[in-house]
Amino acid sequence: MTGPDKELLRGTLELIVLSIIARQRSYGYSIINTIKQQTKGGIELKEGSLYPVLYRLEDAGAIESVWYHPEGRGVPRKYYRITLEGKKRLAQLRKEWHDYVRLVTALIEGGSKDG
Amino acid sequence: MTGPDKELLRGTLELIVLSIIARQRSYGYSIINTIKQQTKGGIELKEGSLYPVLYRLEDAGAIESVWYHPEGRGVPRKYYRITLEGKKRLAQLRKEWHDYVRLVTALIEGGSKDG
DNA sequence: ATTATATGCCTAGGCACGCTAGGTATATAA
DNA sequence: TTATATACCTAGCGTGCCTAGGCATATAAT
Repeated sequence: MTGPDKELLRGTLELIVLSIIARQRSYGYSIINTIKQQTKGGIELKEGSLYPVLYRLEDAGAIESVWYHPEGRGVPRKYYRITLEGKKRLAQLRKEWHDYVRLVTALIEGGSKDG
Repeated sequence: MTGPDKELLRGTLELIVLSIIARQRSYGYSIINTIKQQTKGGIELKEGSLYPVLYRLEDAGAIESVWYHPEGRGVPRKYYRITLEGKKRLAQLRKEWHDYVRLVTALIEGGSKDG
């Protein structure tokens, strides 16, 4: 991705992807573009980052996939949708994210007493 | 650390440590306890995580160290203080953090359209 | 015809960084 | 002399995002 420190993405990518799929079932290529558009280019996810995340989420039972073969001709897409288990996981990840943001934001505030 | 997903700490640890030192010059063992206390146990940083961060920050010129040898007897401490360069870096990291929080928080909001 | 670009999925290997699990040394309390 | 607290250091591990490719289909440009 571009923009913020690459390390920041760690630990939040699963949350982001699960959120996108929770809103509407989608497929890899589209998820990347959705994230890019909704962050106005702030997060440009790479395929090499996304697909492993999708496989981890599917292995964990958080999402399910179905192949879509367009009528006549076209490139097949692998659609993912969130499961009940995934919704629980999403709620948990959202909570962890908000808790962590609160912790860090509080920690890094405050003026210097000396240099 | 304990509490949130370990991966969340990545990319924020440098920011956290620099913030602590910016408020008041400090040393490794104390920084760990400060973070633990100020987050009420939410973040329990390990020595194996902190010391490499301190060396990276010092190599980058963001902090400076001086050994403190207590009078008579006692365990010597290595005190760190932030440099001018470090203050600039801290401002930049704070901005990146707030920007990223805004991006992610906006991305993960919104109800589901389907399952 | 051939090249380029967009769509769409997949994967091996690299690298960064927090953690594990040790080590050393001083000081105090049991 | 054993345990705990203080205080610093480090080799190696695991994880996960990225690099840099590969494959295939479809359309537009040269």
